[in-house]
Amino acid sequence: MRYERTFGDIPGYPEGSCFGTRLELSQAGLHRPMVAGISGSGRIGANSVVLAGGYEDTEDFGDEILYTGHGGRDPETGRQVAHQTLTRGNLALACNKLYGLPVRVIRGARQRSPYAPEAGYRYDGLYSVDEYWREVGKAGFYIWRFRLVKMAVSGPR
DNA sequence: TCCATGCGCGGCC
DNA sequence: GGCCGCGCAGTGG
Repeated sequence: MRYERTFGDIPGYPEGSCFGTRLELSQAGLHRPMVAGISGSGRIGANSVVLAGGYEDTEDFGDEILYTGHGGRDPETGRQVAHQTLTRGNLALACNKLYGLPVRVIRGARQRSPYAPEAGYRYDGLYSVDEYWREVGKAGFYIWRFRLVKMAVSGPR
């Protein structure tokens, strides 16, 4: 697995590719972490993100996504019980905006949106991180919010 | 070292 | 049958 090869499309898995579980996504190289929704680091940026309904503040408009950063959740209930900080995956997504890096978007069936697959997970192509900011989420705690915008498909390189 | 948008099972309505 | 809470498994950033 070459690190520098982890941004952008993955050969053999075009947009629209479907998967049953996070394990399959990981093995395909589209999104390696088995649990985390954001893959990447604050140093190099985020390779991929998963929309799977884990955060109530995430909004899905198809070609535009308001993605919620991670952190501040109660491990038991999944509810926001604390403020999020601009660290780890959140910092990685901020890095994508800074350097103009694309991020792979995968939608899971648990995401409540008309754009989510009926079952399993689906790779929905590359998005750019247009902007990000901090705001108060539904639970009353600060969350980091990222505006992801679908990138035009430029065809084979 | 810790954290992370799983997964399956059993109980309840 | 669907929803929800709980507990456990296990990999990668």
